[in-house]
Amino acid sequence: MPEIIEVELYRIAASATIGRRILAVDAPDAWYLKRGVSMNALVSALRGRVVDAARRHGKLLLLDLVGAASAPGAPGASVTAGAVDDGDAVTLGLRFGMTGRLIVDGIAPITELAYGSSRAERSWERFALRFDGGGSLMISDPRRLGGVELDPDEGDLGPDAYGLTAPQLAHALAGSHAPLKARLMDQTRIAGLGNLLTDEILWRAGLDPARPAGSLEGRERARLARAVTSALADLSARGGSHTGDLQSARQRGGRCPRDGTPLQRRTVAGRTTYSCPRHQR
DNA sequence: ATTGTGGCCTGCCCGC
DNA sequence: TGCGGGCAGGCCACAA
Repeated sequence: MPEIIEVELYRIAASATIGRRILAVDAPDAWYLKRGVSMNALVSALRGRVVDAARRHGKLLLLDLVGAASAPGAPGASVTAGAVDDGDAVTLGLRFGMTGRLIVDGIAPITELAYGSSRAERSWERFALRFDGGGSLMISDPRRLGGVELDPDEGDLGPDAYGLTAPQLAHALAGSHAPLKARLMDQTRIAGLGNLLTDEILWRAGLDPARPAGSLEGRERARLARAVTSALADLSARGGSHTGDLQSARQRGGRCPRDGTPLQRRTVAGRTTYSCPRHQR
């Protein structure tokens, strides 16, 4: 599924659209538009603008759009509050849920997606930008778990998992009685970690996912910080969050790749969790 | 405030 | 061979 690693690849792909002007917006699925944005409002807010930047915060992909939006088409169109848009920059937020794929100019940066399908069905196309001079940026999402929103509140997100510092990690865990895994996946505390990455990180760190987050000692926090860094670096280099050392054993009957112990399968933080009862304490 | 739970979405896989 | 139930997890609303 798209976790921070995949969304970073999406960001790189999306950066190819920088400088292009939006000619048309396809939003065939109203359910895919979040935070109460109507199709009409979204289209008129985006059309005519130019992509200025492609950013990422955690699993949220952000497109900064500048330039005047298209003038309200029909005479008498209701734009009572619309004057705010004119000339102001807007930011388009794209979320991919578990099965969302980004396709830029017809090319998907990620072809194989854990739990997703690699097929291309027209009916799965939930949102697209068509650019002046050709080319497009499109989201294909079979399960409709992703979504699009205008001017997302980035303040709701914790520090990005890439480049997370030890003090930031310590702050994210301090004083919490929630399971360690829940805290790591809480996007308001740390942005970007999903289920697979979190299992991999805790396995590398040798920490029980169910441990109260605030119970870690200094050495354990240091180990966890190193595991976050190493897991992100290794799995990014390998090309995805599904390439972890634990991944092949992450199934019923799987054994710990480190010590051969049968892995424990349980629900922690509401998610299916695999861990080694021997070396994760 | 913090933590936990259930539901949403739907393709796919397993067992009968 | 077809069918139905369970499963996957990011995110959100809501409960305790």
